Amino acid sequence: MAKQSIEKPVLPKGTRDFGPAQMAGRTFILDSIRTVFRSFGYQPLETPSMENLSVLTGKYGDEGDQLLFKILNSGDFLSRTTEADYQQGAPQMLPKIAEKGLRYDLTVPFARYVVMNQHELTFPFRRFQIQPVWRADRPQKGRYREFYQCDADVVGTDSLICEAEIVLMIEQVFARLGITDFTIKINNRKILQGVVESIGAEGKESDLLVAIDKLDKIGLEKVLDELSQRGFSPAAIEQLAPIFELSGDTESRLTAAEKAMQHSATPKAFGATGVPATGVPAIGQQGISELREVLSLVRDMGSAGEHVAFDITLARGLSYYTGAIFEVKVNNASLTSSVSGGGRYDNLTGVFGMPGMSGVGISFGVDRLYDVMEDLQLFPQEALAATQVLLVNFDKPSKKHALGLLSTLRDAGISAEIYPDAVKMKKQFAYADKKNIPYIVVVGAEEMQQKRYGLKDLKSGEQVALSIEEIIERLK
RNA sequence: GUGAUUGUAGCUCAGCUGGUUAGAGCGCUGGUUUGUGGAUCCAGAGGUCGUGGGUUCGAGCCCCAUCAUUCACCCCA
Repeated sequence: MAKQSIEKPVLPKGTRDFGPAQMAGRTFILDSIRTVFRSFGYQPLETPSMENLSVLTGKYGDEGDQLLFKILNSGDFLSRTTEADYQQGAPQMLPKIAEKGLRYDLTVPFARYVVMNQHELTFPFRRFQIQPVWRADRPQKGRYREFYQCDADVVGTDSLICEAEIVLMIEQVFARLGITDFTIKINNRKILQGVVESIGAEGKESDLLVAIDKLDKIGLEKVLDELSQRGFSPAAIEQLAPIFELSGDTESRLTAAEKAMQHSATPKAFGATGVPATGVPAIGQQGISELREVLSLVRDMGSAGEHVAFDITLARGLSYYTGAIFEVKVNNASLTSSVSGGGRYDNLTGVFGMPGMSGVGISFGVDRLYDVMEDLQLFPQEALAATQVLLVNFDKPSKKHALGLLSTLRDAGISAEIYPDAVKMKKQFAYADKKNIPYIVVVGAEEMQQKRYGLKDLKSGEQVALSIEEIIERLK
């Protein structure tokens, strides 16, 4: 027999299978998030996995465009290309051989949906969306090429109540998941804008944002180094330093930020815009009062807001944010990257020809939440058990009898299964053990006669003889 | 895209400066006499050492290539 080369199956880089064990945990997380979203009045939406590349490109910056998965056109995709196209390389070729791409996030498809359905939708429009997204990134810890996002956005209002609700939703999701030690970092792009203006660095916002975003990672000095490398003047850097060293609680940080911007206000920075040289930059002030208002609304909604922390160094990459920005980190987990993030954008639908539609949204990363939950062992036992009770049988008559009980249990809404073969008890018990099944009902000759069955709690090892009605009562 | 890291049994790994039939733990299968599992004990199955070349009398170990992995940077959920 000729030796056949059997190729062993491998998953594409950065993708995973979710077996029953993982699915149990993921379902628990997704259900928690969905429940919270629903209770805040968000309605579900799903969009296609693929979008036209024209919808996707240019929305995530150059970096983002690189990370888009493109879908090759069907058929002879090279037929419409020429030798000249090939010579000019990828940018010239790409539009001719690929028209579609996999979605990169859920926000842009949402914006597309809103624009396409603007006449049918009732605003403010709240939707949530739980679907996978794809990025051609290099995978590493907590980073995958296919992962799920759980987004909730509301568009068509600029009320700060929405921001406050986001804080509440985050708190409630985490409460359901059992995560207690987390921080909701909050900032406002307007404050950052104010900082930029106060040091007279207009036009270099993105450089500043990228650099300060690393503050907690590489430290103040290295950030300042990087800033000077990026062409910020020594004077500007000197003015920046104190802003990044704010300390104390959120309110005192806010006050300090306000003051710092005031201090550093220079005539140079404001001469052109007509803002008084000595005043706090108007935009920065606006950001600060917005943030204060959000915090006050959070309290009005009955939350102490103890997890919320103002962090002026929070920048977030996505350039479409214009107001509040959020990021959530779990403090006692080994995974330090953020598990959730979001913010307000004033003009997301503008690129699709629908300007002035303000919105705010939040996104949970299920995959990272899963990693955190597992790390902290937060999955409740009952969430992981698929079956509640296993019927153990010995022989034909007992199996036959057990089948009736099985249906009775299932009709009562209790997930139950019977070990299909009449093998040794040891094996049946081991099966229940491995499958995390919490209860066993023993159906033997004696039990059948008495109509009282042995209900065994596998965790405690206790066993009691009960009627089927009593068993149902116990397990409900 | 840049810089590293690792690739030996289903899993986690050992294998000394290259030397005869490649090891351990866990897991798995079976048994410990047939109605009670999860850390008893006994036995067993399972690997062409990522792949392809090369050096050598001899390669899991050295060299080259290649693929894959993990991690960090960039960026991000």
